[in-house]
Amino acid sequence: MQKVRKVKGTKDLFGNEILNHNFIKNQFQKVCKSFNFKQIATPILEHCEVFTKSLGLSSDIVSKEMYNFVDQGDDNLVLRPEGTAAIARAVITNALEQENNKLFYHGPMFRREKPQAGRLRQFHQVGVEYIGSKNFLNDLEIILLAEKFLDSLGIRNKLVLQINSLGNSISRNAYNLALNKFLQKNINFLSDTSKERLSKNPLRILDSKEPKDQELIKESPDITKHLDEESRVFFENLINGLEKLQINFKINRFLVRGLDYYNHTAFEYITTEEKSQNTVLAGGRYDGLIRSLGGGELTGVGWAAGIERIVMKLERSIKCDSKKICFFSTNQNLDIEVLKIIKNTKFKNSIKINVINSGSLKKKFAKANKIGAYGCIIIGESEWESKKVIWKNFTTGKQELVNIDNIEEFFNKYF
RNA sequence: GUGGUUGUAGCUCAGUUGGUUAGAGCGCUGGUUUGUGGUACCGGAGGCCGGGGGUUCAAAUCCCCUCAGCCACCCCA
Repeated sequence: MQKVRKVKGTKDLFGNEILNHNFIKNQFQKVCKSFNFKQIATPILEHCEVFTKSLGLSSDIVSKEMYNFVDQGDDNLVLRPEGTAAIARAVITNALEQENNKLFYHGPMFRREKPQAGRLRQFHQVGVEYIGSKNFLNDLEIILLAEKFLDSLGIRNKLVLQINSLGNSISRNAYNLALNKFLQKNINFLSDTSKERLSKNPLRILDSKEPKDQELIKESPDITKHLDEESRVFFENLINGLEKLQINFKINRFLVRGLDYYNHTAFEYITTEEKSQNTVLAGGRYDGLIRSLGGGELTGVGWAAGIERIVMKLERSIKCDSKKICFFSTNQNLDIEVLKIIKNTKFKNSIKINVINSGSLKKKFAKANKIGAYGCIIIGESEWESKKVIWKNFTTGKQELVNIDNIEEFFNKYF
């Protein structure tokens, strides 16, 4: 019979991999809570418009990567491709708009792309959103949070922070015009793909990797020189703040985010090595987002990080400090007594109990050894008569007898 | 969506210019006499050679198609 297959670009998580995922999520939660961010979990299913109205129809995510379908009730639904727009929707839905809201989330996202290293169709993100008043200190705070988070994973030194400003909508439009004019004039020097992009989203030509484009881009107008007064001051404040906090960063005027809702701050933590999917954590400011979804005049700034991409950077040494103890008997008749002991004993968290119930005695020992047991409790027929069990330490190879009434006490003392 | 590359045992891989019954290491499993693991020795199971078609007396090997994985582009976390 033909075996069932897994969906392309999805992954079953188990073993070390899921431990890594949990480790990352735990560190993330700890840091977020220490910054007084509150957790939010939104549904994986959303109405299609949540994303079409916010990300922009020309964005790749909306135009070709969303998993959407019409359900039995004729609702046009999608598996969420990203977190920010969904959080913004939740803020509107639940009338969380009045206060300064500091939120964090984690969960799966879905994009129908061709899978490759660091890219899956179902991938997992952790992210934060600081929604409320417009203040560069908020931008600073979430970057500081990112710093602490990446540091807690021991990967901060493998990443560089790149930052840019897209300005407010006025200066963004002004820059778009200037860039458009420049590119139109030099259209013959552009690559074919960029020629197409020119009409849709010229900003994105800036981070094109085509050598042909890059030559031209070097000569292109500088976005940071087209910022109006408000945008310029905002960016300068942020940059000064980073310097005062001694956070290492690099201004990259070609850094643009692919989604429409971004303005002002844009930043990315990228890996130093020359790999393809090198963005580990990315974010920015999105002042028009909530309004575009029918909410109030609320500004926001946030970031998201890909768990799978963090895992690739992790030094992988999650040590398991709990000890495995195997329980078995010398004789089948005593197997139920093994379970009785376990029922009547309260074990510490640092102990992992593992019952072995098949094979010859020799096989039981071998099995315990194979799973890396620290030691074994053995119910032996003759010892059992005097209400005692055998404790064998596998690292020393030594054995001793323990009275069954004292097992709990024994473990408490031993571990 | 475009391109490159790889599919042989549970895992990592050999497999000659096409030629008997497709191999190794690791893992799994049984044994080396009584109630004791790690090391050693001797056995065993396990393969539609990714799938389909073609060439040939003969295909894991050559050709075509297809599927899957990995990688890169586009784009992104």
